[in-house]
Amino acid sequence: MATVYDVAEKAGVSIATVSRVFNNNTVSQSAREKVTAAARSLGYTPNLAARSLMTKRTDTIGVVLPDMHGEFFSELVRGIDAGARRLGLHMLVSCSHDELNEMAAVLSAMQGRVDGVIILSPLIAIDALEPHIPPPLPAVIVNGSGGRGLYPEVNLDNRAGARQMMAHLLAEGHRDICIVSGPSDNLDAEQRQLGCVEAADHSDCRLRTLAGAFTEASGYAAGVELLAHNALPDAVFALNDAMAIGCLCALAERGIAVPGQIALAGFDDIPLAQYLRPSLTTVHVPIADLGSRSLQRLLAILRPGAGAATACDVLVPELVIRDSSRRACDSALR
Amino acid sequence: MATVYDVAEKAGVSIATVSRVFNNNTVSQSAREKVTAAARSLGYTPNLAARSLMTKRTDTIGVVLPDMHGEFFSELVRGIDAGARRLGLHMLVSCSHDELNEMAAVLSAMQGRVDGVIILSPLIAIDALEPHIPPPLPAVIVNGSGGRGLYPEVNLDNRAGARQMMAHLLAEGHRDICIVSGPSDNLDAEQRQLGCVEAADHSDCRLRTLAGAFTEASGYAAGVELLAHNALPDAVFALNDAMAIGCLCALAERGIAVPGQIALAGFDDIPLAQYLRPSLTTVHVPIADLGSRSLQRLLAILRPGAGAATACDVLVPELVIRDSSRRACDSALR
DNA sequence: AGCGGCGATGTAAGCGCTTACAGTGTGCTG
DNA sequence: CAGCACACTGTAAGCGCTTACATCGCCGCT
Repeated sequence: MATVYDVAEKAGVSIATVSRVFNNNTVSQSAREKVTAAARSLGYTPNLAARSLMTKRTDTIGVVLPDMHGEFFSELVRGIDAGARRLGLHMLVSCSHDELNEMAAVLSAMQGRVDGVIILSPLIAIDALEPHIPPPLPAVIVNGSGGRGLYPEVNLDNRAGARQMMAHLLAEGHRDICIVSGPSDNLDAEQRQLGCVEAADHSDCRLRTLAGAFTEASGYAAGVELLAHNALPDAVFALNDAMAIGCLCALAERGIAVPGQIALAGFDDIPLAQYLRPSLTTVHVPIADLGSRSLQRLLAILRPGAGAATACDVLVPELVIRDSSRRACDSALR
Repeated sequence: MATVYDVAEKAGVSIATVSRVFNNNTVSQSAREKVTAAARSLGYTPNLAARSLMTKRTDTIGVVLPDMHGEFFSELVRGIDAGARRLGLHMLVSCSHDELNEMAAVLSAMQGRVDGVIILSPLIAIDALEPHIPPPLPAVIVNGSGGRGLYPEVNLDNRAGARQMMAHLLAEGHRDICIVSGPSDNLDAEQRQLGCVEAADHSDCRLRTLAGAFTEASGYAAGVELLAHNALPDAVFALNDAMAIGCLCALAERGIAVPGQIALAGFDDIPLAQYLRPSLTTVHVPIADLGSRSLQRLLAILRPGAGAATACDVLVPELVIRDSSRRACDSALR
């Protein structure tokens, strides 16, 4: 590989001038041309390790995910990548860390490779994670409210979303509602459930809960269990779309009409929610926004003053009413 | 940040010894203990830029994707990440490059940041991309057969998969089959379509084609168009699952029974294919395997002799027959 | 006792780059 | 015409690390 020395020699200038050309510093037009020509002909690319060594920057941000299953994470990564590339930043991704120790190991391995990290933790134990973030590493936590406030957070108001959905189901006249919960150690799941309970407490509605794990399979299992009892609820609110799909499958297999006999709702609004039959009523989570917003927050730390930090970093999800929750008479009209 | 000098001083040894401790070289037990103790108390972490500068390695591999939509890409990334972490490698991801120039820019920016790249190109013009890969950068191309053989490839036998599906549909007695194609510049789509045509040519079946774009929306549109004509085909083979889902949605809306009146099949076997009603007959693509296999190939270049290079790098997909393609009488039994 | 061999350690030379600082030449001003 | 500001360029000092090479005991051998 060619170095600054090779380019300098070929261009008949000093290495400092070569460096300045590649860092947009003050260089005469003629020198700039000579250098760029020499660089091109030698196929020169600055060595980034050497540059990092001097500048203490890597122009790379880390993204630590608990998992990569489903559309949620890829959408988030997409949101971050889009913003990062616009800013000339690279993205170091690591996924599949359901365990605290693994996450800590990844974070420490990222130290020195990235200028900062975006951590998506679905763990309730976010305050247990914070001490494992290497202190010099700027970090933003996504969806981890409940931390000790050591790091900026970008959160989704899961509770509000769940309350909205409950309000909708109640407005449709449902009084016996069954929710399919998420994994017990998942913060999103906990908040969503909390929202449901709050909404139910303010009404005359009966609320049951079936255990789920945010997977299609667990939703299916919940659907099967539901049918094992003789009294069907009026509505099922699965706390994510994947489970709603699994549940819908179980109901359809047994010939239960949705929304005719039972209403169904999900949470997340994954892209294909609208392509299910019946189309799925759900809560829209602006996932890519979550990603780009967290990038903004991180940048506010990395380049202070570069851009105004966003004032608000709680995103409120939005109810999306589709067919799966419409009252029987409504859907009969279609 | 603490450096080798700080640690060396605190431990009462030379910097070489400190370095050796962190590189598992021959060091006496006592020195090792002193160094690790000093390092811990100073919170020392080796500076990776400096290390890279010496070793010429980054222990990072690049992953260049054309997009990040849907479950396909995330699954691929998952496969790569799992393997990479086991090997102590990091993963630099870049996505959303539908354009050749953008892809070239990303590749050149990755030079020096990664030891090698895995490129997923759905572009037919893979041979146009090859010249844009910086020569010193080891690369493996996934799903890009048709290159000039400059780089190792890991491919999926899309044609064989499509032929299998066609054989299945023909065996079910369908003689009027409509395929929903993929984007015109997509290699997977082209190969799948080719497989269909081949299979049709060897039979007495009539093959029609509707244009699609690998999205749910385009599948929906194709379904609508299908219904606009008065003669429905016996079966619809959407060249990916997303379109099959969109199509199923359109058919269900118009009250067309699947598989009663029309059989439906997809391609990819995305996780929720089995949770649709009716469950979707499709072609299983071992996506994560595609990822881990390509990582193996890349490693065979990076660490020659470390592991036997895989002999075969064409993965053959597998037919998965579910309800959406069963003959009416079969499905009535369920 | 003397010596080769060996394992552990230290010394020092860079890896390729950025940048402080000094130097050079130009065009002005007084 | 001296002097000074200014724009540009070169010199050289590191950034923090790895590693070739030299060094130094120490063991067991003749």
